[in-house]
Amino acid sequence: MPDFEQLTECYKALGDQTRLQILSFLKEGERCVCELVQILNITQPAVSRHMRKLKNAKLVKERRSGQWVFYSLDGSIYPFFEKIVDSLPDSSEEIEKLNICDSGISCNS
Amino acid sequence: MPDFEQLTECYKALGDQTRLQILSFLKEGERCVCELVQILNITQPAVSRHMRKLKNAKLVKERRSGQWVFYSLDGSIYPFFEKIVDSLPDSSEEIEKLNICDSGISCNS
DNA sequence: TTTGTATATAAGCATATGCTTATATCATTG
DNA sequence: CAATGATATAAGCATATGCTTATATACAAA
Repeated sequence: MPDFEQLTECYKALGDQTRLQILSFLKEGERCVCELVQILNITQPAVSRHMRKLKNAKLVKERRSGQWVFYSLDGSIYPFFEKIVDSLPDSSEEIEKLNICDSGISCNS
Repeated sequence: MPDFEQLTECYKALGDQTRLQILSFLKEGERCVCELVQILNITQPAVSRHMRKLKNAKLVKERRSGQWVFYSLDGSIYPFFEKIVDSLPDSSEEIEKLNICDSGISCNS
């Protein structure tokens, strides 16, 4: 079981609306940084920092493929992770928008 | 179900080691501020601010009795609350210490 | 190897957070 | 009502956080 320090890091990572949005997006499957930039309306470095924080908290894992980095949910060290993910509001609307006007996206590996 | 904003407030409240300690203490039952001050080794205003944050996030509720305010766990609006509380490390040691040398405590209502 | 694209890091700034001391509020008691 | 004790709020400060722009790194393709 995670100790107080690990739990604090986890909840700090969760305590940001943008990061909760990101986790909600990842419920539907892995995403690369450039997709998240499109959906979230913040700059690429900002997304990058968010992903780093989520990764350090062991809430997501990354898969590198070519020049892309794909992030996906992974909170296996937390017994409450599934409940937390389930309780996140859906973001299917924003994701559909992405699918419709995905003109500039090339990382469909 | 809580929305993104409510969830963010919840996790921000959880993202602090002192507050996780407090919630862990409250697993054993309600506590007044002066008891928490003793256990936590921080000043009374600091505890008061922590409790306010936990209360605003709807993670604890308060009961006023005379000049004391007793706080207890209450995360009923969060479907994951029980899991989160269960995953908190125990703090029975610190609480026992409190019971042994509780010379100055008078709020045993 | 040069160019372009994806991601990460650094620097700089504004805001949020947490602590302490000092003070205010509120209830109890004499 | 005055005094005491428990709790809350205010002020001031140090540190953390999150954003942007600028720059660096990594991979791909020509």
